[in-house]
Amino acid sequence: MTRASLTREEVLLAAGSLVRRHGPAALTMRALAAELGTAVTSIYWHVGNRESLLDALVERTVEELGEIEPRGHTPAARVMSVARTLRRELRTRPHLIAMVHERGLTERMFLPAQQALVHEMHAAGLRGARAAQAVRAVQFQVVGYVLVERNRERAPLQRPAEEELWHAAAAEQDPALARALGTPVDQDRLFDDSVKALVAGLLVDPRA
Amino acid sequence: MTRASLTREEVLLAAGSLVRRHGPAALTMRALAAELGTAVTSIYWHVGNRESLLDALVERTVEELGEIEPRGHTPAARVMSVARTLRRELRTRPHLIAMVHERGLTERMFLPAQQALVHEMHAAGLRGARAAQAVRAVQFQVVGYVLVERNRERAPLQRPAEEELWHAAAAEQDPALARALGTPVDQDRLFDDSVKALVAGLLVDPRA
DNA sequence: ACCTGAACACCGTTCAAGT
DNA sequence: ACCTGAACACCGTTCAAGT
Repeated sequence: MTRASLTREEVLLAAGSLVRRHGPAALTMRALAAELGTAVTSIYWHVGNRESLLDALVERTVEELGEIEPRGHTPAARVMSVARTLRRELRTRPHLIAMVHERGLTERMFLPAQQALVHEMHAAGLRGARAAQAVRAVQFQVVGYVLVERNRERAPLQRPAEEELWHAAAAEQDPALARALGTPVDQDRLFDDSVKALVAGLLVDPRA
Repeated sequence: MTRASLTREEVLLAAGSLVRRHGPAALTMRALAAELGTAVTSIYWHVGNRESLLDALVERTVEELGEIEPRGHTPAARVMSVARTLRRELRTRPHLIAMVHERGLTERMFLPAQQALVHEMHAAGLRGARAAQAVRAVQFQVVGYVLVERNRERAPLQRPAEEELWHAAAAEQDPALARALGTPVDQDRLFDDSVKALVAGLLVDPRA
């Protein structure tokens, strides 16, 4: 199996596939060369070095995070839909999220979403610094949630923690609370509830 | 300079100091051995290998995150104080936070705080599954915020993003909003505002 | 029980030499 | 313009040999 000639695009595709399948640690220059059927050093001609190869993958991911189309009849509902879309998009690229996070580019990735949020907060009647703060609060909330959630999913057993919590709750004499804390988190519902609560808190009339 | 004999404690202290000063990447077995004035292989006898050395450091950090003492006159105020304490504690150990996060132990680290939150939510009148959900919402919010915040601080210049946002806001004909979004985030205030908004949203009477 | 140096199998990267 | 293999300076880890 011969190749016409190696291209930068081929390198990026193979590297992206490797990362998506096995994570960034599996992306060694030697493994990538083997996958491409070339000498290790050829890769350097096309992408410089490993660091800038990863940069290029991250850049591509940021671009792929397409336009956001808010849906719903109220600003609060549309903010929810933006938040849900973001979360869904992020969850399909776990390794690449982590890489974007490591590189400190989370914010840039969220730019389209931020613009949608600006629009919705304005529609909800928020103005000036207060609207800006609300946009940022939702942004931090969603990004943070996805980071924590991913952390949870990778986490090893955390039984002792859950057990102890259970006891703390039992001490409050609230068996329903204790039971709820002993149950695994329903992450979809917790996400919805949290964002809804935050948005409700943000949209409260400050003169009320 | 001779030593009586190398101890596990010495190894952990030197390793912790290295990580605190220069991050986990700087913790190579050879560098650590040089710091300790021993052969590289001696370290293996005391801590097994690099992975379990890092595990031990993380474990120690989790333990150091001491008891939480909620302050304030209302449940909402005490939840805020728990959130602020957590954030402060986490911010003084940036590299170690990242390591705890990588290992998926964030939740275990938050156990004492969770117990305090259970108490406060109960005091605020929340019961059963709803109280559990509120505890978790605050936990996710605080952890997520600190992760995002740390990401922001490590981030390179993100000027293009800020500029574009500024324009999006200008399109809404709200110069004050545009100005606010062009200004760097006041992270202390955003944290307070976000947690306050979330707690307000969570404590709203559902029958209202 | 504790420490050692040599050796192994991996890395990313450079570079002179090829076509 | 593009590709190559050899070589370099790093890794973490194993192990037989010392005391």
